[in-house]
Order: sequence, then structure tokens, then C-alpha cells
Amino acid sequence: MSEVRVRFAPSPTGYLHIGGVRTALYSWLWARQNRGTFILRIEDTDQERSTAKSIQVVLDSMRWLGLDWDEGPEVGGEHGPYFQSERLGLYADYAERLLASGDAYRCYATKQEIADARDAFHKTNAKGGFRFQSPWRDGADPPKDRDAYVIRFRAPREGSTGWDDVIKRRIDVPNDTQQDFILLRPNGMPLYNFGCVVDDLTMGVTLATRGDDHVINTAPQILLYKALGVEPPKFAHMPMVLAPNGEKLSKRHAAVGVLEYRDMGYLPDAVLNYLARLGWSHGDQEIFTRQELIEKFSWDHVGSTAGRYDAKKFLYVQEEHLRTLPDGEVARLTVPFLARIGIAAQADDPVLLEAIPYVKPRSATLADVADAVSYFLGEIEFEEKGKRKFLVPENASHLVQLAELIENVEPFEKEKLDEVVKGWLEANELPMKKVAQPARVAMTGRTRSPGLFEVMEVLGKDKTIARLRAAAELAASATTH
RNA sequence: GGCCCCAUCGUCUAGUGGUUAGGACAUCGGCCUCUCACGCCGGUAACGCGAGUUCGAACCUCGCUGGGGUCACCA
Repeated sequence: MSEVRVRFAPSPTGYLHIGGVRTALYSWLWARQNRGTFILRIEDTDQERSTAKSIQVVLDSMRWLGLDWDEGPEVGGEHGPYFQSERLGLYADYAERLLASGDAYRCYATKQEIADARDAFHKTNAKGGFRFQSPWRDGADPPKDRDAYVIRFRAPREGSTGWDDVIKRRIDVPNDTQQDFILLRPNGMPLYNFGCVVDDLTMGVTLATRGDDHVINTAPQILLYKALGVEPPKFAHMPMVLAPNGEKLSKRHAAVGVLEYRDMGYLPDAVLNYLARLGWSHGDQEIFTRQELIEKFSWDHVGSTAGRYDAKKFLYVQEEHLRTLPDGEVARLTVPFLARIGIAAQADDPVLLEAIPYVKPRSATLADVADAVSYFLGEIEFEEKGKRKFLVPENASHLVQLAELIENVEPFEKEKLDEVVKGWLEANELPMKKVAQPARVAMTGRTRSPGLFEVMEVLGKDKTIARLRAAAELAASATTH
């Protein structure tokens, strides 16, 4: 098999869209599976939108996801530079070649003239798409009064252009629907189709991957390759990620920037897993490690239908990944989320490490984990509802008795506590329910938590007793209505 | 509207001429139980429509309908 060279070429627009991430992911998986090369290229020719900050977001996003690139910004490579805005000389050269061969021409029409022509077209002729007919296509003399021009491609009007898409089937587009699209702006900045072709060509890309919304650009690009006398790469067009209601997924529908998932406490592998599985399958398997993804990925099983974003399934995948993550890792990753809620803890904090096994099956995200361990590490905060319902005078004595009962339990471990407390309940003909909830609220401040004895063990004897007694006092003095 | 793409449970999908149409999420019911989860057991739920090819179509062909994309000096 020949070498695999693929690229991800986002335009920095403020955030990295999860739809784009999926495109990047499939390409990356393909490269890694084949020991090929994954290139990151920044398409920053739209100077209005491209900012240093946006570029940083792209790099941060890719790094957080662990989609490492072999060539691109900050790592370099033989085919650089990897920012389109720094490759202007290259585009000029190729434009010159097309000009020389007659496959391109200079067009002096102003934006206003084109806009007027478009308006006139829409007024008179409602059917068909508008295509600007440049008077300079057929060799009119350059005007004397203006020198700004764009370079347009001289698109063929006959025949058709097609390719065998790796994901879809054969696609053919009649050439008479093509327009003389612009290659270079007056300022030398290339437009998408031209920049993309020159870059894919000079970077030796063997498979061009992109979203479904780009199928329309492929025929023009193939025309460009032909005009330049080179063989086009293969193309793979990924179906889109749609919103739950079937619209194009945008900020309106869900968190679309990957970094938002980082901030919510998702794991990179979970994001990759969910996105991979949205539009690709491997039999009945739902949960994949990164390594499994690399091993099992195949273009054959990338579907051709657009997928809808499903937040619940995403969360489920995240839960599964959290569960298989070793406790030490969970602890380490939870630290920053603890800091965010005002708890300074170290990753090797023994209380944190002890609590995690109990908290993990009850959490989906790292933010959930942080919240769930907060009362072990920090001060207790009572939920108003639980406090009002369970910390009432009639429960006060039970709490005190419980505190006294466990005073001498050694070792202070859940099995032993279970035995002692249940024995006491039985002897006094007290149902567990009667005591458990008040004690839970006393120790955690909440009505929902891990098992009572697990909480006691993690909290330790001193804190457990202190909290039971404090709550008992609170309960005794509570007024009932 | 032109051009292009797409069509299996609500959602993601398996399925490549013969299956009780499978799995997962969601949903509903149950078990477990000190709460909440986890886990386990079970239920509801799909081949858009119409022709054709064939002994036989979810699978092949055509049409229709529906959805999406795109018609820029954005990418």
C-alpha cells in the first residue's frame, strides 16, 4: 500500500466545531492505522475572521483531544509553512502557470458590478443558479481605468467531472453548472478551492477528507488538478453532524466547541469515541479505547447518512470512559475541577483517592466527581430540603446514639460499621430507613450519596462523629412546622 | 428554483436476495436496596411510498415523497 498522507485543514473561526473534529478524527485514525502522516494546516485566508487567538483555540483543541500532527504549526515539516497566509508565493506561482496555459484569466470586474449582475439575474430569471459572465473570459482588453483584478479559472462548459468518493458512491457533476470561480483575490489571497488544491498538491496529500458540505467544491478542484496536469487525490466526504431537530448543528443547539467539553469535564477519549461512533460502526461495539479506534477504523463502515447529535448518548459514552479510568487518574484529572469549586486538593490526597471508587459510578463528568467528593474534602453544606426534612428534633437522639455507638468501632471500616450499626438497629427494633437518611444528611449535607458506611469510612471516625453530633444539635433546635 | 447528496426503531446503527430485522442510547416495567447511582431481567418501538427485476426483496432498478447541502472576492 502506498503512503497515506492526510490533512485536517480548519479555518480558525473562534472554536473547533465537533463536526470538524470528527472529520479530523477519521483522518487521524486512518493515518495512525497506516503509519502514515497526519498534517495540520491552518486555512487562514479570511483575514476578517482569522485571529491569533482562534488559531490557538484550534491547537489547544487538537492537543487536548490528543490528535497529534506530524506536520503543521509548531512542529514544522518539509512541506511548510502550514499557514495558508504564509504560502502566498506558492499560490501566485500556480496562478501564473494557469494564466500561461490559458486555464485562467484576469478579471477586472468590481464587486459592485458582480453584485449588480447577480441582482439583475435574480430579477429576470428565477430558475438556475447565477454564474457571473466575465467579459474578460474571452480575451477582452484590460480596462485603462482600473488595475485591480482577480484571477478566475476558465471553467469548461462541456462534459462532466466526477470521482469515486471513498464514502459515497460515484459522483458526477455536469461542467455547465460550473462557474469561472475566483482563484486569487486582488491582494493575492487565494480562495478556498484554489488554496486547497495548491496545498493538497504540494503537501502530497493522498486522500482529501472533509465534510459533506464540500462535495460541491470537489468538481471544481478536480478541474484545477486537471488544468495543472496532475492526478487528483482520492476524496472522502463525511456526512454532517446535525442538530437533534435535523438542522445544521450550531451553537444554538448544543455545545459545539470541543473545549467546552473539556471545561464540562468530559474525557478526550470519550469525545473521540462518541464522535467516531456517530457515523461509523464496528458491529455492535459501542465503547472503544483510542487504540481500538485506530485498529478497527475503516472507511467501509463510515455511513453515508448525516447523524444527529444526541447529548444523552454522548453523556453515556462519557460515563463508560470515566468508569474504566483508574482511580488515580480520575483523582488527578479532578483536581482542577475541585479548584473551581474552591477546594484545594492534591491528586494523591488519600481521602480523595478513597472516595473515588464510590463516587465514580454515580458521576458522568469530572465536574460531577468534584461535586460528589466535595463534602469529603471540604466543609459540609446542607441542602435546604434535606435539612428541613431529616434534621428535625425527633431524629436528634438517633444521631447522638449513632455517634456514641460507633465511637468504639475498630477498625473503622465499612464492613465492621455495617455489622455494628445493623446489630444496634435490630436490638432497638429500629428500621434502617429511619436512621439512614438523617445520618446521610448529617454526614454529607445531602439526601443522595454513596452508602452510609462507605461515607463513614472515607470520612474517618473523628469527622463522622463530629458531623453526627453537630447535626444532632441542629436537629434538636430545629423548629417544626 | 438549478446542481449535488441522503433515506432501517425517537436517536446512532447492524444488515449486502431467504433473519422471529440484531445491538446501543433514550423510554417504560421489574429485581437489587439505607438514599442516589451502578448492575441485572424484561417490554414498547423501524425497513417513507409506488412500480419493476426475481421463486423470493430492507438489500437490485426506476419513479415519487421527504430531509440535507450548495449556488460568495467564507471556508
